[in-house]
Amino acid sequence: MSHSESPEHGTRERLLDAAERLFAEEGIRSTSLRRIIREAGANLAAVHYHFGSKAELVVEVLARRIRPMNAERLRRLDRLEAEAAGGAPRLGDVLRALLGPALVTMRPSRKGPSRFRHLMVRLHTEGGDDLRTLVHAHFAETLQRFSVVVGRCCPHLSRREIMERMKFTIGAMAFSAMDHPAFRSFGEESGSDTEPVGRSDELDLDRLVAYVEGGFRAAGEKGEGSP
Amino acid sequence: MSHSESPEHGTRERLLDAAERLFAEEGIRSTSLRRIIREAGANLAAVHYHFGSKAELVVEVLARRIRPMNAERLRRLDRLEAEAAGGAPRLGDVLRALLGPALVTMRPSRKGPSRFRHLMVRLHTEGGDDLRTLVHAHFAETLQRFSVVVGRCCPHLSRREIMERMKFTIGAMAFSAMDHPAFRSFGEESGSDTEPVGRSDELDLDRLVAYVEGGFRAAGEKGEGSP
DNA sequence: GTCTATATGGGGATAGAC
DNA sequence: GTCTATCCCCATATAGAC
Repeated sequence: MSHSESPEHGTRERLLDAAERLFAEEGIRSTSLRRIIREAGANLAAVHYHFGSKAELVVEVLARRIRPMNAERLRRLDRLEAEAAGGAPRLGDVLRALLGPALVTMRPSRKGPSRFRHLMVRLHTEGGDDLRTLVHAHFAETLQRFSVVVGRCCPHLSRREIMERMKFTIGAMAFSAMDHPAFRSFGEESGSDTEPVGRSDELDLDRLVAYVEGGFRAAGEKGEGSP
Repeated sequence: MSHSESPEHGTRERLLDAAERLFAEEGIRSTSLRRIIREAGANLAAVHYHFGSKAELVVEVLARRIRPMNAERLRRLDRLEAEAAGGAPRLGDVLRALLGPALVTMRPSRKGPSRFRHLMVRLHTEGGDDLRTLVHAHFAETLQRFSVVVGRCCPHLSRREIMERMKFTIGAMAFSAMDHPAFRSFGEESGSDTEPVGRSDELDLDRLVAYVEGGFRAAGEKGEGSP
């Protein structure tokens, strides 16, 4: 094992890595190509050689993470539906299939601190029009397929309510990946609560799923809630 | 009544209005002062005369909305605590006090389409360092006071879990204000579901509170959930 | 208070050598 | 595939007239 897993990235890969990090930290439109190439140790012309323009670089940065993430989500959903054999899978399992791959994708890498987390949140806000439609194209199929299955798990909710609570759920997920200072300031203060700081992804996912599953189980507009 | 309620804003007000709209639509760092003054019908030098710099303009744009919003939140929380007289208020009421003023603040204005909605989401992501601390300063007190009361409503959750679910809740709230195309695409398709499109804020709030209350009531790490 | 004019620097993109 | 050099536009900020 002389090289761990392609330790010497090509210029193209280094550009994508640097762009991803800077887009997340500084915002997409605010990050200049010059800053990216400086970080990647590359030349300005290399960006246009490899990607054609800044806009296409953005598209590649996003697709590189989102494509495998959504593929994994749908793969897990397929498996759940196959196991349920006609019936409805368990709501918690469906939500884990939706949220698990996202948390893994947004997880800080082993060496660098974080990478894709803030960018996920930006995706839903930044970008005047073009980027919004790009994101839409990436997520529409996944979202609709999950909505159908979640709807079968939640017969107490109308289709409109399902879609709305899916939106709430994505919001909770997106913010779960953030470490906003306001949420840390007094949560962990003295040394009284000695919890292991580096908790595993599975536990993070468990707590997020518990919350959003509670949200879906709550009563809808018509009548009763948790079965 | 020759003038309805200051129909002819001063330059300062027009600059704030234009900046707020453009910051929300295009992002803060991506919006140039030139774009703002063009929208406001003002001059470039006017920005520096009234605010000193772009950074201070940003601060004013945010404070103008956030200050009264958080004041209203705390006023309602005070009232709930006074009515509870020592005991814990009802969880749903506390959450309505937290989320109601935010939905009202983010509501589209009567003439313009939307205004402050996307900006609220951006607040939690955009801004390298300085803006984050500014936002922290605005929200820290409100968040901590609500966390304490919510904690009394949810004895089944640890302080850490309360803070984490507050974060989920803010995320759900932030995304509730967004109309991401992916979430509309098939929710309202044909003319079958004839719901009144312009639903009132109270109903929006009801549905959001139902979801997040369900999230808080779900079981925590130790044991039981909904009482 | 509001304007014009300008100083100074950074932005994306491209041509063309190697 | 990667570099240097360059075109042209836009950014914030300020000076100083009115």
